Amino acid sequence: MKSDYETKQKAAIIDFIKSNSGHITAKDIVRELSDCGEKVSTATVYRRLDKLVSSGMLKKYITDKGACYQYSSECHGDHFHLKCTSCGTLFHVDCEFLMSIAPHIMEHHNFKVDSRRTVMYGLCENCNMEECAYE
Amino acid sequence: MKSDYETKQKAAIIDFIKSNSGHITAKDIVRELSDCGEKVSTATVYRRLDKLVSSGMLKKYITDKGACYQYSSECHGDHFHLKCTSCGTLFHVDCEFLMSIAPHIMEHHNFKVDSRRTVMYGLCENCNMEECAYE
DNA sequence: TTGCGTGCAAAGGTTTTGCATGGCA
DNA sequence: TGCCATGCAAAACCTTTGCACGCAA
Repeated sequence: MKSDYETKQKAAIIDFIKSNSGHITAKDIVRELSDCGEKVSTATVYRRLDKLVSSGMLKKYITDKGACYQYSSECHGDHFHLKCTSCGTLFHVDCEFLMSIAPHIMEHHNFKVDSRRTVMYGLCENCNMEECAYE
Repeated sequence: MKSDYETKQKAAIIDFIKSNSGHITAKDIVRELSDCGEKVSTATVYRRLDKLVSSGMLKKYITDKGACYQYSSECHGDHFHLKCTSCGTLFHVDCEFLMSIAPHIMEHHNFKVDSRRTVMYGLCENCNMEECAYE
């Protein structure tokens, strides 16, 4: 077992992730920490995220543009992601009804849904309204 | 409505995808068509794939390294798609319960799901059993 | 002192974009 | 002829990697 030194970069990254409930990208972390005066290099962020995912502290989600991470304690089971194909915003939906999807599919269709990879695409409220306005 | 010209590049791309049932990347298409003497530029491939996904003829799915595409002649009408991340099989699911997902999301989360672009990822029955066998 | 962690920069890969040209209708 | 499609190259992005140095234990 390799040792795991306590460095201020590591602490800063973990603190930031814990204090943010949503999905966080590597870029977010670098930018936000930079704004706070805690400069951490991109490489370090990626390397740290990798370790945190391996250790189980973080969950990694894949979207069409890059990876998102989330602190594990906030994941009360499965939740779904909605991504707007117009503005690119990723929504994190925690909803009882939607939580029942995976069990249903497992039971009725013999398929084990992996919520970390599943993203539903469509139009968010704002973009949908804008599109309707043009039609 | 914009017109959609019939070009040989378009035909070549569609033909190639139709003849391949599995995982196809943009790179695959460029390389294979190039080998067949049908040179098509990378930009053209990406632009065409985008249109085919929008029209519903193709399913786009995400892997850790880039996007893959799959032809789906059965993509007309509303039904959900399940993609096995292990064997690559695409399942078409026609199910009343799952059909109620989009309306639910629209009503409760103000998001208009585009079923043509949405694919759920996970493990199919066979691959799931195999994984369990190793654990 | 040991050896993991970090920063920097460069590399690697995928996807997008601008612009001039080609080709369908 | 009008307009979309294409090709080329550059750009934009995200992520990884090599290497020297910093720093925790």
